[in-house]
Amino acid sequence: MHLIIAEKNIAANRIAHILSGKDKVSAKKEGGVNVYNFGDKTSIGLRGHVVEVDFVEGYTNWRSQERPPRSLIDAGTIKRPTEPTIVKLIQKIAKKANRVTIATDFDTEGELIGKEAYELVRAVNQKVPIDRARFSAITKEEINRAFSEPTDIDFDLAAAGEARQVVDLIWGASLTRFISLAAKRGGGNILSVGRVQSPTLAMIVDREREIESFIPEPYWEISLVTDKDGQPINARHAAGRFTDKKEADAAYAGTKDPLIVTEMKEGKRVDRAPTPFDTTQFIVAAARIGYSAANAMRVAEELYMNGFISYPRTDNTIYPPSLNLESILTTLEKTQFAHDVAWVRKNKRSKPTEGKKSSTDHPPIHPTGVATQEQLGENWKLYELVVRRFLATLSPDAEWATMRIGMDASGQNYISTGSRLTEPGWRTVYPYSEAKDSILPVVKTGEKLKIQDLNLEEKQTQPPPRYSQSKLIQVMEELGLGTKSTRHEVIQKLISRKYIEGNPLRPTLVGKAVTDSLEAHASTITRPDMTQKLEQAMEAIKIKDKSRDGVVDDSRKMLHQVFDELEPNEAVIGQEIMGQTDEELTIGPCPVCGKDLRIRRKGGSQFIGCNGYPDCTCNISLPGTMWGSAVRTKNVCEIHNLFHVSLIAKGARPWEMGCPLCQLIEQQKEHYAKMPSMTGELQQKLLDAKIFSLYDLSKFEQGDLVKKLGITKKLAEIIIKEANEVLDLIRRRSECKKFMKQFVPPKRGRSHTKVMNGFAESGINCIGDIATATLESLKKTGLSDEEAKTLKDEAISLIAKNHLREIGIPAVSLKRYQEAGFLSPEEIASSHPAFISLKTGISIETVGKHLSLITQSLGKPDPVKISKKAFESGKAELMSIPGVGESTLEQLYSVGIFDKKSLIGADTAKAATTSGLSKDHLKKLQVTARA
DNA sequence: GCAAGGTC
Repeated sequence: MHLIIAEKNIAANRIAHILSGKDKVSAKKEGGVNVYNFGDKTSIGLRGHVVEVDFVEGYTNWRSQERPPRSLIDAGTIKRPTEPTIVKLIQKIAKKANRVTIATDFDTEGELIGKEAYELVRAVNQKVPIDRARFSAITKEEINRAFSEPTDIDFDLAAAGEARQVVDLIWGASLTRFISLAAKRGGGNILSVGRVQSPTLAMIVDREREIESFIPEPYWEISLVTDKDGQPINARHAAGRFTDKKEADAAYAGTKDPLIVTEMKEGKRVDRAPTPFDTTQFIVAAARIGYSAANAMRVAEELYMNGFISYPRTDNTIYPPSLNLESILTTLEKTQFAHDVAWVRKNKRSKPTEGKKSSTDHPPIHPTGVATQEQLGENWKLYELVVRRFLATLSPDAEWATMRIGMDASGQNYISTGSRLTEPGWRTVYPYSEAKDSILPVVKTGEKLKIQDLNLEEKQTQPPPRYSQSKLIQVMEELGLGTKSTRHEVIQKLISRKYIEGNPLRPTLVGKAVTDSLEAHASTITRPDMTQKLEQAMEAIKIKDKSRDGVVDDSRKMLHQVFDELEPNEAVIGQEIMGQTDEELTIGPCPVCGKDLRIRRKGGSQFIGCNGYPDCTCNISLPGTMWGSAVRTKNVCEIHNLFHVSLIAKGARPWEMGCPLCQLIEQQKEHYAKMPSMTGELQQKLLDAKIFSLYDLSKFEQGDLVKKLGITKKLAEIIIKEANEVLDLIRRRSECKKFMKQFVPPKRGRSHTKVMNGFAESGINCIGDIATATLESLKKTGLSDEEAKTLKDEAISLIAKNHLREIGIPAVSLKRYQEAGFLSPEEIASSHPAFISLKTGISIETVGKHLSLITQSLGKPDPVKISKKAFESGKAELMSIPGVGESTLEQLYSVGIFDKKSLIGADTAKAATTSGLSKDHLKKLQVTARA
């Protein structure tokens, strides 16, 4: 059997169909992985890297004394499967193979992925020959050629990739840990550092610094308007920008009629047709029609997976000769672009346009399948973009007729330029940029015109613009940062780390602080040249000029030097970062004492507290961090002069909360409404006195409140009492909701909050209320019969348990009672101590103690007391009766028969009804006992 | 809990 291993499932599938020719391909799924069989061949796809480089065991604790961040530099590394199902399946099939062909992508990373597969195969099959197929596109020609002339894996090429993996891991992990620990950041708030992300962040920070330090300078521009037979001509002064006001004024004053035409030049300008799409140019074009980089790539992936466009991750801007452009046109004839295709066929340029980069892995992005607008929905826009771009690359250049008029106004020179599209060319099929004509009338040299209007405008120089996502991706590509597949992900990562935000992108305080610290103490990692040097080293490995281990060792030495600088400065770095980022958590002046309010986090909870604590207890609660971590936004509340707050969670849109104090006040209104004595006037008085919450109010002493609000003693007393009652109600409801959540799963239209509100309407406010509520009232809120019953039963059991605990039954015993089925105090009190002791395994004396506690609390008569001695001897007596074993003993205990005497005295008729023993059986036992 | 690189 011949095993073919491709980089991804979709490639394995297409390769199988091409190689099978007329044979049928049978597709099977094994553990969720597709396997394609045809003839004696099996084709299977990886999922990119199926193993990952990581440190050997023992380095997981970031705070380990023996293994500080620096120790990662020399830590051993291993390859660990990240896709165990695929790994196992490949190995299972490889055992039976008599030939293996690695058919991963034709680039460095593809070679490494291929080598990983090679190692997986070798681990289970030492003999099977393994070869390598190299192809630049999955087309019939390319695949057949690649498989008819197989080569070997290029281990040097793969080694270059491995060097990159290890270097990235040790630099990234050690520096990430060091900086995070220095700034005391943990959990979801770590400060990451990496060869690609850190220089990218630094670019954004540098740009921001340029903008911050930019000093605008004034300049002046002069323009005039004239006309020829009513057709306007707009002209500007030939000197362009005047930086000197006096010169500008003089030129303005000197501009006088007559205006004489000194030059009239007509020309032609070629407007080149665009080049084929690589990933970057695709993202740029998608950004123009409103897509973020990540969104554009997500849609492209979807279009690719469904066969509408070719592989979207490519650096290639030159169509390879093996790509049949003619047949793509034929395909597109079946779409609504038939008209455009016909135009292209008629006007086709001799050779398609070419960009500067060609690569071996994939062709430029082009359409591969027929789609309709209805079929694709929103995604249609990007499919259309790819189709139109493809058509444009086969279309002729556009042409413009240009015109330039030079004029003289008493010694001042003016210029007017115009243009007109004469040959629309590619613009016919690619209408994404506007082609605007500015048409000038025809004039002759020496002709005299009249100045209609003259303007002197003062302007200011502008700072450089912030980066848009697509601009940043272009610059990253120029600097060699990241790859076609990862650039947009790097930007997303910087956003999710809260290093950058907004559109266009700007750094946060954290982003700036981390960049500053790294630039000061570990500048290597913030510079794009680290990537360039690494790439040079990789090139050397590819041609055997250097070894993989040599390159990694050199890199280790450099990283040690970086730590020599970092470690002595750890405290300073921590201070710098924490000091700068403090500001980000500061919300504004405390309305009570005027000191700063800050967002504070503790475990899973967060709140806004006052820097004046404990003197000032002003405090605003926030939703838990599971809803997102709280950060301040740019907006400021006009009433309270506080920054707005928003909650940021992974993979969700930020939750804008607005001004936290406004929120708090709004919330309290709802609570105040539950207080019978609360009035609007009183609420205003509370606000004026800076008492913002029910909680604050409840904590007041009566006398203090009288002074603060200027109300009567009586009223103060009443509202403090009411505040406490409402608080208590809120507490009970929250406890009740928490309880209900355990047993009632949320459903569409039945959130826990909604159920709880429904309960409140029926007067169910605590767990005890659930225990006594009717099933009907529970079901009113959308609970099923079963859910209502479970909830009620659980509530009853919990109440009983709490009751027992209050009575004084220790937790250990309580558990035993519950396990034995004694759920409530009543159930225990109504059972015989011998029976309880037997069922629970609690000693008879302890049961006696518990029973007296219970009966006392229930106001029942004291229970029967049995000493340990009496219990033991009674048991011996009963067990000596022939036919009495453990189970009969239990039945006897259940009706209070625990020794010979109580057996003989028992009322057999009564005992038979509850013990499960027959009257005859009991009578027989009595007879034996008497004897 | 960390990187960057594949792919989903």
